[in-house]
Parts: sequence; structure tokens; C-alpha cells
Amino acid sequence: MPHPAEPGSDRYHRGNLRQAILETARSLLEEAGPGGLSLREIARRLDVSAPSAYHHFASLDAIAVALAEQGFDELTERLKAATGNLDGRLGPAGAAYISFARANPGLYRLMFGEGFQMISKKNLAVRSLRQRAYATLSEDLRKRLPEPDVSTAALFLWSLVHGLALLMIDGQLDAAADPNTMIDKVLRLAGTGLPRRPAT
Amino acid sequence: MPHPAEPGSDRYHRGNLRQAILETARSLLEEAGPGGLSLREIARRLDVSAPSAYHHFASLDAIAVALAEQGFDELTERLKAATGNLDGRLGPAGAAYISFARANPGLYRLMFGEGFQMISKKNLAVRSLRQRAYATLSEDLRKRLPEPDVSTAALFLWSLVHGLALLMIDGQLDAAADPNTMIDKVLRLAGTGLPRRPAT
DNA sequence: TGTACATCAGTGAACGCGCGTTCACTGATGTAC
DNA sequence: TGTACATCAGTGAACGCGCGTTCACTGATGTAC
Repeated sequence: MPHPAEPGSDRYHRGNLRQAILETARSLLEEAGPGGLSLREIARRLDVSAPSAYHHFASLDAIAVALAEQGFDELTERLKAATGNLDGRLGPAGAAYISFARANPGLYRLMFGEGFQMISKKNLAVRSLRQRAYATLSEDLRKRLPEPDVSTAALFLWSLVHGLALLMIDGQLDAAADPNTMIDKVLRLAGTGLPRRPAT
Repeated sequence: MPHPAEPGSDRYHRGNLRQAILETARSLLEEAGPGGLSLREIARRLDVSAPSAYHHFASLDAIAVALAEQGFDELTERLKAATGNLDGRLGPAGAAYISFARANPGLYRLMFGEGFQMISKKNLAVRSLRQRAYATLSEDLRKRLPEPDVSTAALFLWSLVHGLALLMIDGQLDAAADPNTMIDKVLRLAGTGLPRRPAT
């Protein structure tokens, strides 16, 4: 009996393949990066034929977009949790942002990275998700900063955490140092500014 | 006469194919991104057979590494030029860094981006180029900043310009604003730090 | 309760594609005599 | 100056690969009577 699909077994029939595809796609994304996402590999891991996915997603692109949506939801949630109670400190939000990226590097890259190699539709969809997320974040910043040039401050902060997150994800950093203290120190510098050179 | 190769013509025979491959690869890189680099496409554009490349490069990877090397050389040069005469201001160096990335987005991404999808050898080679570049940069910073925590300052600065460069390359920013003034404002914030929230 | 049937989530086979690389070759170049 | 020859940058054909997607199908599910 190859695939008897007894009721109660964990065969897919009737509904849970969609969910299984997303979960598997997500681990594949973390293992192989956005470029490694492959419908055939997902199907292989689920021990299911490749075309079966087409009953749940229009294309591989659609799967990637669904993952990116998950990612933006989760990131937003984490940031909300980090900024919730205190109302002036931005450090915790920055740390939460970077921690999300470090916990989900493949997903983070899908969300924010390499716009270039994406196929048309995915590119547009993901781009608009990004822009929505950014709008939310800077709206939030607006409440915490003096009025003039909020947008510069938002861009400054986003650049900083985005850059630091990617450098860490890419393993470009001193392996010796403790990541969390490094993040902490860098974010503190965002508050104080770079030290001036010693007066000559 | 299909390929008569008269002396003085711009046929490749004897030596200039290597150069031509690098140039074409570089424009392809800018058009299609690192993921779009393709030996066959390069050959096609040069109107040359694909295997001919193997007389000059061991593999497609080797071409990519050669491009990355070019990139690091050029970036280093630009930074040197920007920091040469003045000795305390970091703004010009930051601006030069970002300007390099904006002028060569594909190359910049090859150099610093998406480590994940690279094939083994290329990955290692490019990674070590990056680390070398970073070491040079922070060595230079060491001369411009008060001693304690130079490495934090270097990481702060690198994160900021890297993040901002990528956001601009990806076209994630307000298309309305003028890029150069935005860069300028953000870099100035790196000196002063974020404004404090209004005292309650 | 038992049978006929529509639904639709799954299947295997096949499509066309572009890729990096290998192979045995060819034919122009430039050198040795 | 003229001929024989080694070199080696180029060639076309072919390899095996993995991919996304389409197609006509099958067979279990759950519903209507």
C-alpha cells in the first residue's frame, strides 16, 4: 500500500499540503538562501510530486511572496513588542530588528536583499511589502523624535540596523567578539554620534 | 572568410580576449546582477564560442573573483582619494563609499552581497577580499579617532554606509528626495547622534 | 445503511530551457632552419 | 627569402544537470439520494 491515506494519518490530502509547503520552503530558504528556493526541492523533501504544489500556489514566486509576508508580519510583531512600553529609547527596537535578521537570515535576505535577481512579479510584491513596513516604522519613529527631519533620522537608523544585520548575517565580523555586546555598543553610538578626533 | 583575423583588426587572437571577457562580464554584472553572470552569455555578447573562455579563466567563478578584485581595488582608490588631504572629517569617505556603490551596484553586490548563493571557491575568495578591505579601512580609521573602541566606531560606520548604499541600490528610498543631500544629512547624523526626544 | 456520483488533491511523464564544462578538432601565428 | 613545424587560441558538438511548468490521468473523499 503505497499511499493509503488513512484518515488521521499525516498524509496531505485535504488541506495541509499548503501549510507543509510553506514550512518546508522556509527551512529550505534558511539552508540555501533565496536563490536556493526550488519547487522541486520542496516537493522532494515532502515526498510529494512537484506539480502537486500547483494546487496551492500559482508559481514558485507565489510561495516566495507568501514567505516574505510571513516575515514582515513577524518582524513587525517583534518590533511592536520591543518598543511597546518604553517610549523614548530606540535601542531595544534596533536590537530586536537585528535579532530578527540573525534568527532568520534567509528570510531576511528574501525580504530585503538582492532585489535584482527576483522575477518580475515577486520583485514588485516584495518591494511593496518592504515599503509598507518602512512606512510603519517611520510612522512609529515620528512619535519618538523631535519633528524636524524625522525622515532623515529614520533613514539613518534603518541604514544602520540594515547594514549591521547584513554584515553579521554574512559572517563578515570578528568571530571573536560577542555579537550582542557589539550590537549594543554600535546602537549606543547611534545615540551619541561618533567621538570627535582629539583636539590638535 | 569567416574570421580572417587580419593583423590590426579587432579579432581576439593573441591576447585581448581575456580583457574583453572581463569588460563584458562587468557590464553583464551591472545589467543582470551577480546571479545573472553567465559564461555563455558573455561569450554570446563577444560573438565567441563559450569554451574559448577556458583558455583564459579556469571557470566562471574565476571570472567573478577577478571582477571582485577589480572592485576592491577601485573602491580602495576612491576612498584614498576622498580621505587624502583632510584628516579628521569622515563624511567625504562615507560619501565616496556610497557613491562607488551607486555607480557600480552590480559590482558592489558581488563584492559585499549575498554570500549565500556563491559557489564554494568564489565565496571564500571574495570573503577574504572583503576582510582585507575592511582591515585597511579600520586601520585608516584608527588614525582619525580617539583610541578606545575604534573597532566599534569602524563597525558603526561601515554598517551605516553599507546599509544606506544597499537601500539606495535597491531603490527602496523616496524617489522624490535628492540622493546626495540625503546621504549628506545621514552622514552628518553619524557625527552628532540621533536627536533626543523632547523633554517631557 | 448502501450505492452513484462529482469533486479535486494528488500523480508520472514529458516539455523546453539555459547552464557550466569536456572533448577532440582546426587553423592561424610566429619561430627555427 | 622560403619552407617545415610546433604552439595554442579558437571551434562545434555533446555531456549531464536541475529547473519551472503543462498535461492528461487517477483515485480517495465526502455528498446526494
